[in-house]
Amino acid sequence: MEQKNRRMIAGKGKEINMETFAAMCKALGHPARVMIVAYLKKIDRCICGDIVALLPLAQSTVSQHLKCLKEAGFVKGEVEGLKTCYCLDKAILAEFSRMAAELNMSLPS
Amino acid sequence: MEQKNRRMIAGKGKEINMETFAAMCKALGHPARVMIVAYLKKIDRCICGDIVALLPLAQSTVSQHLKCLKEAGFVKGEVEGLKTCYCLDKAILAEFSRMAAELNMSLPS
DNA sequence: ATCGTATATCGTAGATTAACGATGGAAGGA
DNA sequence: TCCTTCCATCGTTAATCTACGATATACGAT
Repeated sequence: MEQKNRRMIAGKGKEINMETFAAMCKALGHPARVMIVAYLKKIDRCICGDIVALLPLAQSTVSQHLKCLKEAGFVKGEVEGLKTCYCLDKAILAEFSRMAAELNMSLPS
Repeated sequence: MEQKNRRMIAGKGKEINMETFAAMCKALGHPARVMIVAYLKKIDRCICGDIVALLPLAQSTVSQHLKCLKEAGFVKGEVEGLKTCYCLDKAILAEFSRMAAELNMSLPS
């Protein structure tokens, strides 16, 4: 995957960068991370401890998953004193959704 | 991730099973596999060798990626004599797109 | 029957991921 | 100041992934 992955898929509107899309997919490629995104979608924002309580995983593991989602751009975390408040980056999630739709669109018949 | 990952995200229409969605994302979580799906989208169907020619990867590696996509349901391969003809499963791709949209939808303001 | 072609599968090495407990730092409260 | 709490990070282990070459299988052609 050297040069070729720079390519785009021609689509109706914008195009999708496959590297970027694959990286986003990879970030969502674990049930715990999908759960976190879905949870944040539902409650808008929460502290890390809430997610630790939600999932049957150790705090350090949850923190690791959050880092992964942060690196992919899906979530943002801001420190508020002792706690860290997480929320979704709606633009990135929308972009992901758009890319997924793009990949699906205009399939022959 | 024992019991809790059975949960669904309530949405407008259907719901999304997080395990399933995560598995689909995982399958698309590599640039080569996104390339394969995009390529199949464009040309509808092709033999394995075409994909090997497309990507800078060994034939065995490509075969492995195809297997991964097959297991996730994205592609179907049917043996035609000596060659194997691959095509997308449009229903699965549509389902993936729908789930991605679901995850994005109804975010508070 | 033998040969060549197209794929799949095996075996393997190295990289990455997922999980945990332990540790550390920063903030808040006593 | 000294705890305590919240979270990130470190170190580690086991598992999974990615890539390859080698091999196996299956078919078509000669």
